[in-house]
Amino acid sequence: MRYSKEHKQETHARIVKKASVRLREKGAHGIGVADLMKEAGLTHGGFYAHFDSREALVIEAFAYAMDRSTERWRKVAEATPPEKRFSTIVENYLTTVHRDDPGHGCAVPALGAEIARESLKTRKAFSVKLEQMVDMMADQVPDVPRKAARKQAIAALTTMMGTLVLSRVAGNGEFSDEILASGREAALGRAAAKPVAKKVRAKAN
Amino acid sequence: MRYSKEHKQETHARIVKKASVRLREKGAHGIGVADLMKEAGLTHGGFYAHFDSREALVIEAFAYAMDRSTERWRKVAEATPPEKRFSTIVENYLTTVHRDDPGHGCAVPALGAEIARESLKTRKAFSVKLEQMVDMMADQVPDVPRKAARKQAIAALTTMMGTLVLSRVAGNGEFSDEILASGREAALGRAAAKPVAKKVRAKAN
DNA sequence: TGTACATCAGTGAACGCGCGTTCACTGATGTAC
DNA sequence: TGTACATCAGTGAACGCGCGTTCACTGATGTAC
Repeated sequence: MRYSKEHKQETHARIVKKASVRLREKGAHGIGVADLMKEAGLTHGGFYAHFDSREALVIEAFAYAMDRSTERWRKVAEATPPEKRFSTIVENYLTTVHRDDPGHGCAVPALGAEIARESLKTRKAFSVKLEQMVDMMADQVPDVPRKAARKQAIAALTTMMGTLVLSRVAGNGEFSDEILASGREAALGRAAAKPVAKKVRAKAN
Repeated sequence: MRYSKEHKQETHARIVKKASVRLREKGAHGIGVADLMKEAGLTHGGFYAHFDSREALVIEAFAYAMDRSTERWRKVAEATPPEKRFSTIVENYLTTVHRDDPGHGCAVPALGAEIARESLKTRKAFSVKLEQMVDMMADQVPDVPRKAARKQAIAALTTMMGTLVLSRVAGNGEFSDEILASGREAALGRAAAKPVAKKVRAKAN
């Protein structure tokens, strides 16, 4: 072989990583194979030594982004007292920094709507990663049956991603900030919408 | 002139109307000029007699879809007792019918994320229509200062559109239904998250 | 009222371009002897 | 240990295709006389 044993895997991983940033920035169809390879310091011809098709890269890049997000938030949660975990994630998610940097942010608001129109295979892959993210969020809802925790996790995620989408559309002016603030309040309030949670909600405000 | 005075406007309106359906179904870049013209029973060559560019049609088609949605919900609200208006809209929005027919549904979940990546001109046009929709929703929140009503309207819209996006990604199985139910509950609960609203919430459940 | 002309919405061929994908080739390195 | 060969990640030209846009033309109708 031309390179050491691990070389190909490393290159493959680098392509996926760089692509995951650019695809979140530009959309699932917003950047071509040639440019994605250039991001990784390669030429387009080598692409098919790593991926069966462009779609295969989109799936891998999306999964990579989702894994990183889920993992990162799980770590944030671990470093936070249990009753504050949910709200800490929400507050970290709904920031102007996240709004203004889709490339390094959550893949759901960036790519979700487009993925909904892709092949069953792509949607299935998205669905699996989305469910893992829901599970991770549900783990941060304390003292509630699993089913109710999942409901809260899903509700928060829909509000969080929807808020990011709308605030991005609105740019970065007053309306955009109003959206961000409204979404934050709603997602935090929801975390408190259970019997014992009056205290949590008070803290969040 | 070849045709009666109104003929061109009628054709123009027909192109916009048909395009608004197909663009919501296929995405802002998911269908070409030729196919969009074919939808209206025309050939692609005539396109530039009606629009400066493809982007101009996307803007018009999007605005049309938003106007129709906002108008429709305003009518639904008018036909409903004041305290039930907000929840009625939410319940009409978060249905499997809406999830499974993006072409005739709300343009925000269908096109929002893509629009966020378009030119300033396109985003501005979206932003104006989005704000009109927020205003219409805020009008359905009774007995609350305007600013708070807007917050509730925005929060509900982010949850509603986010829920639709995620449920569409998840297909139409169990997970998708769970998302729909969770989002509905959250958006309805939020309408009740004000001093007097315990009764409304109880009705919603 | 009838005829010649002007208008312009719509047609269809053509354009330049960028895309995803293919393929013959390269050349640095691991392996066999 | 040194040499000949095989491997295969990566290169860059080329492909077929569909796209947005342009343009010369058509022909039904309104208008001028």
